[in-house]
Amino acid sequence: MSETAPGPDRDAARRPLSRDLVLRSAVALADQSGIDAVSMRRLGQELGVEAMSLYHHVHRKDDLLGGMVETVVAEINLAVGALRGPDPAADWRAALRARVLTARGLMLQHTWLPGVLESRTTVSPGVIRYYEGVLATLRAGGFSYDLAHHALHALGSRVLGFSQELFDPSTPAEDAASQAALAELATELPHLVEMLAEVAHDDPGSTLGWCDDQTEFEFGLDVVLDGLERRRSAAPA
Amino acid sequence: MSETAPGPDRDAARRPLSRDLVLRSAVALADQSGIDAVSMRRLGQELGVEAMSLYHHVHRKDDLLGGMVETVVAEINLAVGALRGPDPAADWRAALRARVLTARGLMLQHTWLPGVLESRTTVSPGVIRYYEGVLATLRAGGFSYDLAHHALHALGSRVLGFSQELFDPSTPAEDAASQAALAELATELPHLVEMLAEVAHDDPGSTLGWCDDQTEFEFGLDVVLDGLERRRSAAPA
DNA sequence: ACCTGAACACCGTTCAAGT
DNA sequence: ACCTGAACACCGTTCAAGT
Repeated sequence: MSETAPGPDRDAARRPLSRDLVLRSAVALADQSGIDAVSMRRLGQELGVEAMSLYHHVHRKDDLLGGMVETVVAEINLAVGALRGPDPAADWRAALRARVLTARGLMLQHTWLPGVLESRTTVSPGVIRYYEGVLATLRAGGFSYDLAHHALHALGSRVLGFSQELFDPSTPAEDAASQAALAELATELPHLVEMLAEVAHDDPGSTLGWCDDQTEFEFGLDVVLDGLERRRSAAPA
Repeated sequence: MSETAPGPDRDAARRPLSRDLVLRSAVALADQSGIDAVSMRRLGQELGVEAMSLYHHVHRKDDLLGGMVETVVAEINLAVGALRGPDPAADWRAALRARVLTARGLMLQHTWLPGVLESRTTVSPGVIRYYEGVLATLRAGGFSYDLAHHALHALGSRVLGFSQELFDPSTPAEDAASQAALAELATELPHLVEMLAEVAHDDPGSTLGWCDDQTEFEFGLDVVLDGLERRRSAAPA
């Protein structure tokens, strides 16, 4: 293959920098080492370039984060667009469920995304496009715009496939510390202790820290979808 | 009043540092200037002390953030504990609703809390205590431990009074930028455009950026509570 | 025991300079 | 046009020194 770069071959592996390459590298770095590892200097290093060179392809760090979001959300929109699922006019819940679980599948591969998405203060065009598809599904399912609007708020981040849990130790050490903290409070927490004992009995190995996220996500999603269906059928468009 | 500090009065206003004073100052600083303003150096400055002095009262920054959470959640637990609301045995939904909305009232005064709470990886004793109260309410309302466990997951952060919105420009400039981004995509977004037109008609002045958060929060909460009640009554404890 | 100041290893970003 | 390196104003945290 022809290398466009002239001169000695000391940097053969380095492709010319582009916004797309910068964003993809940033996503890969975040996937591998967490979002905190994504600094301009570290990302430059990863690309074999000075940190300052990145500024030719990205306005500032905030723009980098926004671009990372767009990169992944574009993937999600592609997957959701390719979906040949249930007809929303026949079963809007099944149709929306398929969209959400498809999005979730991709979300789970980029665990930094929820945090970044929530911390953004400018709107993401990709997320807007995603919502357009959700809204079309709800409309086809017989929702008025007013109820669909409420529905989007009620679903919140769940529509994109994630829900933040208030307990989620991310390392074994933190999990152990959390267990210890809980044990220390045990006498104050009779209901919690009994619940955990029972849940652990039904599902050995589960703890407060690692309940089955997928099951719980789907349970919560279905609770919301059911509640919305009741309201829809009570007040059709 | 007697000042315990001897010596010249050049620092009369400075109370002796304590963990409690450090935490309260940090909360006040975050309330006023946002969580990004809470750096060790800046907080020290606020207290008239070198940044390094804070380390005598706080293990590290992470401990400071954890302490800030505890400070506010203790407030919430106090308010929720003082509640003389509906009897959960008679109406668990009303009882839980009262707890959640009380928590939300205090949450709204510390807008940095949701973000910090979600980014923590060690469990908060205060939040655990809060959950104990919620669980007691659910049990009194006739939930099995198994269903109550699912319910806690389904409620997620909503149980503490907040739900993250994927659209929330925090400044007028960001709001304007978001509106512009949306306008540019308008032809691709027929449903979204029509929905916004209708919602704006019903509720003039509302935009994607600032729907009535309280109304939407309560709508979403009730959707979940209704869905849970259906499951509870279908499979009593 | 409590507080200090210098130092270390990092940040994001600006700017003038190189090719 | 694209990339560089020094510099600026910040971070959290360690350490040896002060009282």
